[in-house]
Amino acid sequence: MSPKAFLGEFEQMVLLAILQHGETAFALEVRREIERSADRSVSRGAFYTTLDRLEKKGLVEWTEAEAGEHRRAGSLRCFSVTREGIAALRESRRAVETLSRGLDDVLGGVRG
Amino acid sequence: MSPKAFLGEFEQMVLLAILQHGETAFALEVRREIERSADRSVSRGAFYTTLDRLEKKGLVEWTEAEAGEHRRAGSLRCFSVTREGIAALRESRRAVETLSRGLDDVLGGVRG
DNA sequence: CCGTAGCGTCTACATTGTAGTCAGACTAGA
DNA sequence: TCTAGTCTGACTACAATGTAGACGCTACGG
Repeated sequence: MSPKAFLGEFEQMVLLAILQHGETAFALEVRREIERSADRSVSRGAFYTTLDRLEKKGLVEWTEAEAGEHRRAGSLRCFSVTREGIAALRESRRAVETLSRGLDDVLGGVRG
Repeated sequence: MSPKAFLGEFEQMVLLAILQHGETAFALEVRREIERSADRSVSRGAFYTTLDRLEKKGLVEWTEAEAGEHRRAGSLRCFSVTREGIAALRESRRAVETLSRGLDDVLGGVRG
């Protein structure tokens, strides 16, 4: 699938955050992961809207958590990134990485 | 100044492309750099609009190339990224990198 | 001079990002 | 049980970013 459309910055972070939690992740865990890593607050609106769009594009999918798995009855969504989601993520990152090549000096060693 | 607003994907690429060309870069060189690296076409409209917004935010600045420097009279713009531009770039990248940590396996790295 | 080509500007519109508000479900206290 | 409080998820509206195309100007060739 040609992800002709690039992922937005935030979409990328959401995808990444879900992956951080392994196979699947509960919405709020994902939100917290982003807030922690990006060091900024994420409103519910921004978050769910993005998740919704990502699902519409087939990059993520979700199932409802069973009643027993959690304290909630049937309202928790368990997300996972699809193959296409991972592909899109890689595609987006590749472009940025290519352009960043050789700029570690300027960018001040963001990582080690 | 806290760049509380994230850089868009494309804005980030533009900034990176300018840096790739050293101190300054001509608009079209930048555009070509992006097309080459991201492997997609960039319309003039998308490009200049982004450059304009970046300038309005103080992340890039430019001067006109002197008549003698190039074959054009006074129409070539020479861009450079400001300190704030670099800071914004680092800030944006940091969040994504933090979220990407440990996912090289899944993302398959930049497999050559 | 006219036609062509390259560079930069402008306007309009699609997509993505953000905030705020509303509703349903569980918990606690009386 | 009823009422209040909190948490999760959905919806709506709006701002910011991404994209395309048209337009005008300057240089070049006929």
